[in-house]
Amino acid sequence: MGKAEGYHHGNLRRAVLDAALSAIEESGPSGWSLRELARRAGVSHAAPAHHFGDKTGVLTAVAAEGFELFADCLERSAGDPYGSGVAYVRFAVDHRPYFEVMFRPELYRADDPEMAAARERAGAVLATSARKLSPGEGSDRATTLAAWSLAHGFASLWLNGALPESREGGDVEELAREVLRLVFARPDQPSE
Amino acid sequence: MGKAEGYHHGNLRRAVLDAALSAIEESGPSGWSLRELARRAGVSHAAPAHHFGDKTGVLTAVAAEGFELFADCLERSAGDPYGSGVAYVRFAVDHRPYFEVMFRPELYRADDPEMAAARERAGAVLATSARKLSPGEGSDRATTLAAWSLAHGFASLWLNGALPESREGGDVEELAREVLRLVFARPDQPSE
DNA sequence: TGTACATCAGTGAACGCGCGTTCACTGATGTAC
DNA sequence: TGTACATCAGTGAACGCGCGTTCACTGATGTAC
Repeated sequence: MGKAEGYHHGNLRRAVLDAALSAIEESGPSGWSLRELARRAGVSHAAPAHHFGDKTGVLTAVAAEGFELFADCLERSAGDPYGSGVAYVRFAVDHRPYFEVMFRPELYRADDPEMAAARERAGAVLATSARKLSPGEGSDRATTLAAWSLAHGFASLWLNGALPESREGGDVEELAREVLRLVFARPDQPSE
Repeated sequence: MGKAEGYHHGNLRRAVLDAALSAIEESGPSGWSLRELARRAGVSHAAPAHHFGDKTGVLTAVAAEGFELFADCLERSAGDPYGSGVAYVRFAVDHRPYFEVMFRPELYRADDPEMAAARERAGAVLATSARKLSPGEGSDRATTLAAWSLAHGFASLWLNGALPESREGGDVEELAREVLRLVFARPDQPSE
């Protein structure tokens, strides 16, 4: 992004971020050390701190990248009526390490400019998508909040293994679509 | 529970659990060590391990206690139509450390018998409450899942500080009720 | 084109610290007689 | 009621380990001349 991509000894920034993503996938957003990232990335143990300062710095970069990817995913799903809700859940499942960081601002520096810009872009896309779900009823704010809560809750429960369906290897997209349709189908819309 | 409550030097089990709850409140479900619990509880550094084995043992006990409290809260809310949804959110906010552990089975021993019994009791109460929300439409399973996802997502977003309303000190119960009413109000029910 | 120098990304040895674990122990409680 | 003994919850010193941090360094890249 901001900095040049090719450094002294390969692309350290990218290598450390990828190491962080795989570490988060295995052990959650705080179940690893900077030294472990260095080991995974094949660099000296001091390199991650040299680049990112500390764990919070790494997580801030992960969140920023995550919000960009997330906005892309939501934009691509614009056609389908329940598409953005399904896309939200798909993003969480397909990009779990990002998702586990993004919506927990206490993990990273919420005032980082690059991260804030990406988050605002994603928020705007999310609000636009939600507004289409229930055009007549309730306030925009409440509708957005309801759609967001539903998608977020479903995704969280699925990822945490709290749903029997996820432990039994069910199809996340199909189930998400069924739940979204049940909640947001309105008499004036075709139910199928 | 199973063991006698008064031990050699006071009630160590309770003291360690309370220390764990306050540590989770401050630093999340894994941001502390057994030695820190010992310090908080005012006991020797080896005592928590002596009682609970390891951190997973402590978290298993926290989850078991949490599911019992949670089932109590849901049962107490039975009258009000959106009461169980509101109670879910209230529980999350008022008993945050429990909530942060309970729905993340990878944090604790999911096969612990005491924990499993408490979790099943809570699950049964939750399913009964959800069934009342939307008696005619959709499968029971999908309705339960929708209500659960909505309440869980709203509570998670609120606790994580992802909602502007929570950072600005809004009233969580009022907002939760508005969202629940928007989603689950049906033509044949009074909307107010 | 060639040389000399400044920059700075990344290195690696060394540090002090908190961690989980081990293990011989202490001392209050409960039971036998 | 009183004494002797077994139990075992909880102690505290000692251990080896991985951590973040510091700091003098190395060596590739970019610029000046």
